[in-house]
Amino acid sequence: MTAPPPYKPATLRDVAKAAGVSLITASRALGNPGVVSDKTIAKVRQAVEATGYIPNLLAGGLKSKRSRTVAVIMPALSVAQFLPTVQSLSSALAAQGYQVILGETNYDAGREEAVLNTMIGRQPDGIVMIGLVHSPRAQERLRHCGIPVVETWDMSERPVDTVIGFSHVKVGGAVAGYFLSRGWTKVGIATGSDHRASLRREGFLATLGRSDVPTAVVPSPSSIALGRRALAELLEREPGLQAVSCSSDMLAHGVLVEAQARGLRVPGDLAVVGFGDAEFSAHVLPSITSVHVDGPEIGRMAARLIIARCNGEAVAQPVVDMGFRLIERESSRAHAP
Amino acid sequence: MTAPPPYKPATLRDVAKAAGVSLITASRALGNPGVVSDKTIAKVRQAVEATGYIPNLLAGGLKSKRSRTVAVIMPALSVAQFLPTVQSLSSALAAQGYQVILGETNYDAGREEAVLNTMIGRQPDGIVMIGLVHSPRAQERLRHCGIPVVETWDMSERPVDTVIGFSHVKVGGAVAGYFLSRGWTKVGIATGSDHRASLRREGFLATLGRSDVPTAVVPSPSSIALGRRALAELLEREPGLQAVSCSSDMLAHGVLVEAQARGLRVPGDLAVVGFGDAEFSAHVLPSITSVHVDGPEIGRMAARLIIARCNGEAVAQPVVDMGFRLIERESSRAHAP
DNA sequence: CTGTTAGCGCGTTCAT
DNA sequence: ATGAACGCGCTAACAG
Repeated sequence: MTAPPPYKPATLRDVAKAAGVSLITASRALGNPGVVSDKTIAKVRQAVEATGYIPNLLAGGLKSKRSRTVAVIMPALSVAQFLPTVQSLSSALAAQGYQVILGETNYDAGREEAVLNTMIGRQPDGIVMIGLVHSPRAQERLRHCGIPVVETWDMSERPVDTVIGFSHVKVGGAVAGYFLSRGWTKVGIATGSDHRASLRREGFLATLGRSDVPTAVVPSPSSIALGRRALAELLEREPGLQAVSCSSDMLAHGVLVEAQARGLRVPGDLAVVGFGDAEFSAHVLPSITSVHVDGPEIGRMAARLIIARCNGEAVAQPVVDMGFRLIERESSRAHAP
Repeated sequence: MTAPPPYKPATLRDVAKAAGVSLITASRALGNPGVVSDKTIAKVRQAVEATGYIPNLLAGGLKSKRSRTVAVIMPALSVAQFLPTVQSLSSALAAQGYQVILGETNYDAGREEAVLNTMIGRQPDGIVMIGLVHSPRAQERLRHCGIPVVETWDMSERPVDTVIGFSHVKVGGAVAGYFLSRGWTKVGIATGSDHRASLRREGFLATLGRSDVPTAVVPSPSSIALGRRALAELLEREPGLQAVSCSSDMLAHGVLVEAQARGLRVPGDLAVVGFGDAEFSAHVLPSITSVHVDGPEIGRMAARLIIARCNGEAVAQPVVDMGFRLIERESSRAHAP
């Protein structure tokens, strides 16, 4: 590693000097070419090349009050569940010259508040939450500071600003309805400990009309190993288990593996349903019945919304329910097609 | 969605006024409390609470030349491979008040250059590349602008600044050596199309001393579905296939699934080796032999290095070879323990 | 179309 | 220990 060279990066002033125009003309030539003559633009462009100028976006943002930056706050990068949303969001934003600043809460409300405060200090043009804002103080502060906020992957009657998601309670209800329609009664739940997973569990129990369902709770984020452990636990409590509802496809995959290790056939002996419709779910053996949510579309909508807001356009709906759909696959199909 | 309120966020000036001190005293009370009396600090703290002040990090950065921001540029968020690195990096940085700005290249050298330019404009205190910087122009520019750069997950004799990684050629060689030691001759390769995977393939072929190895190339990023397809291709070309080297565990998992679907036993009929030691690899059936790389440690080292540089400390080694190790699991073990 | 004048919010000089 | 002035690099607002 070499010591940082005493190199002074070119500023707009240098470009203007090189092009023989004033500072502001150079600024306009780059940022608002419509109001500058083509000759001037050419001169400035050339000066940019010659000087190796790279605009200081911080300085521009300070004056213009637009940082061209969007904060994305998620529980953890490792939750594959949310990656498609962040990815499509990031792509859609990058295409418009916006960058994503990442924040992780690790499922901790205290960290959430701290992260939000730092983020606000960076003057993002928008904040996208994966999940809802939990802390009331943070909600208040966000509402107060006027930054567009999009909460996602959940549903709320009273979002901080905007919410694009779906009801986890309804998801749980849908899975329970599916179980009921199949006549499975000896059922179990393998679930992560996070808030949204708990909501799905509540919905599941409510629709089932029971509260005595064996439940294996594992720490979030989930994994195959945790799924294996969860099934082991459930079988101990209910050896005659017919079906398991899992809070993620990762967990479901683990349940599948554990079932196979124990010589249980899926779906013959045990039906398994996951959540999230992971990339692998359609391709493992047996393929995993899951609840599909359009993650990329959530990201795209969030990007559109924030960019629209930055351009001063009014945006219609504060609450968008994306819905979900249960995709039946082999892991819960009594008779293969 | 409500219209943005005409709310004017509190600035340091407001805090100073509320505390009855000068602007700069307020600034020092918050950023350099050692030189301010305790009474003043208390007053200022209280004023911060009262006004709901959140420091504008953009303005601070403009003056101090430290944005407390690190750019992370990766091929794509969806490559699970790199997530542990980004996650540990992000955590280590956040603990010191730094945030990550995300950039994705989508395995495209042109995008890489564009992303780097935008990033430089945001004045990050450091740039972490997942992979090497490919474009020579970008290399030149990075060297020139004096920002600490850490390239990762690869090896280079002449890094832009610093590199923390390992040799992909050696990884390929190690896998080939393992194959040779087992006496497998009818071997195949299932590989992604990206640069690093190609390097591993080259190392594999070099050690094997052959160039006629059946290879199924699939687009990056890889997936289970692509792994299934790859095995199908390989079996068509070489029905007597004994072993497959895969460029990722995801691909290896797909190969496993396809083998199972075809009634091939692994490892009985076919040995499978992956790369990356994914979270699931130890837990699926059969567990997957893989090459382990310490991703989190790469992230931590990168964070340490950049923070040290920001504090003006000299950093010793420009090239760190983290190495790797082959972890033998069931998918390639002739006799289970 | 182009230029001049003012700051954006803060931290770094200097001074006291 | 505290304060006044200045400027970071850039752009919005007004002139010409």
